[in-house]
Amino acid sequence: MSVTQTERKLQITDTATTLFRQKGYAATSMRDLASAIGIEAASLYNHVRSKEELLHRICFGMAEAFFKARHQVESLHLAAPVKLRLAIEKHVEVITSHRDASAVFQHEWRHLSEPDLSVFISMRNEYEAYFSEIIRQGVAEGNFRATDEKLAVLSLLSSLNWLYDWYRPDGTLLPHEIAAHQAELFIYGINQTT
Amino acid sequence: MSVTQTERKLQITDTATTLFRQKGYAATSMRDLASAIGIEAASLYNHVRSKEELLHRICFGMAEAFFKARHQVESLHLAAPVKLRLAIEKHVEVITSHRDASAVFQHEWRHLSEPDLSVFISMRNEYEAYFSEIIRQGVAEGNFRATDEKLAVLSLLSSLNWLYDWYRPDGTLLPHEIAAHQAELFIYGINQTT
DNA sequence: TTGGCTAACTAACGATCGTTAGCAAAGATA
DNA sequence: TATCTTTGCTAACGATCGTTAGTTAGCCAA
Repeated sequence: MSVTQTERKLQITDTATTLFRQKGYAATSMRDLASAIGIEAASLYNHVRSKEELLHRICFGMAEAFFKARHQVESLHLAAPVKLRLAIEKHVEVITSHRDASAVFQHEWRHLSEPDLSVFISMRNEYEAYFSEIIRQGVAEGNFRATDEKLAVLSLLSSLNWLYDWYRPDGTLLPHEIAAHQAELFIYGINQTT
Repeated sequence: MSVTQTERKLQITDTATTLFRQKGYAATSMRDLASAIGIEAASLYNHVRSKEELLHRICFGMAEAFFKARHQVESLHLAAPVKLRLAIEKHVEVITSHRDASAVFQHEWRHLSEPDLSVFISMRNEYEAYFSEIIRQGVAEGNFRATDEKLAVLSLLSSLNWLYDWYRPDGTLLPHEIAAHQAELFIYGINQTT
């Protein structure tokens, strides 16, 4: 989200995010979107180039947020366990503060068309590699055991990414508590260690 | 999948599964489906009542497979750690042997209409409760530590359910090896225990 | 006061959607 | 051989899709 947007355009993007999450991108029509806002479908085109532009904005906006989080973590030089905890916390923060957008980010990106689609996928891979690197560092330090690294990373990210589905802002757990629980679970597992 | 189906109907369901996974339910047209098979769209209706029937068949077929797995596990009376490993193994087996259907099951169920939708959701909750119960049992036995049980279950299931996305039948890991790794990771975590 | 800009509207375009009607050919059954 | 069932076809229905054209009302700067 680099350029300033008018209030109306923000409202359109926000409403689109909600609808895309609820019904899916393909099943949400521009008329649905317009009537949720209270204008006619054609009026949307005074603010937005196309339906896909909305999807693009949502998906790449989230990608940007994740990369910003990553940069904050990588600019510090920490031991792997601490770095992992921080990475998890930042990731959870992004997701819990943009729940609908996270759902769209996870599920609807494949409706992007080329070349955006390829760009999106490679950004996703790069972000995944960032978690892989933390695990690898931890193994090298002797803090983590050497398991299948790819499997571990995908398990972790799956757990975190599913948050959009069950996190409730009015629930008992705060985002940073969830992050701490997740980190604890991923690092120490569920077994009784006494 | 209770009643016998003709070969053609099976082919339609299988092809629909692939397409729904690739493009999503809403974005897959009956004409897409027909031309992937090599017939006309109208001809599909000699075998299938509606597009939604296909989605219903896929979603509830998977639900049935998961419940069958659950029944196999629950009919044995095992200590929680062993039971959990078995439950994970069965779950992974279902997913890895029906990858496309798993993806559809995970993402497209919301396009079901009532009352099927409500039935589906409550089956899903019930299956989730089955994993919760295993964790609870393990805590009662003193084998698992008392964490947030819901969070633990959702983390585990998220990790397992994401499998459809990255599991490759021609990869290095066999399904039961993946299951073993997942169980190990969930129970003991990634920390170096020496 | 005038002229241009913004943001809404109505109307409609061509495409595509899920689905139905009606028909023809082939195979099974009597 | 005669009849019924199955499974495909062509044609088309009404609905809805994303989007464009053309217009209008209000607002702000000159």
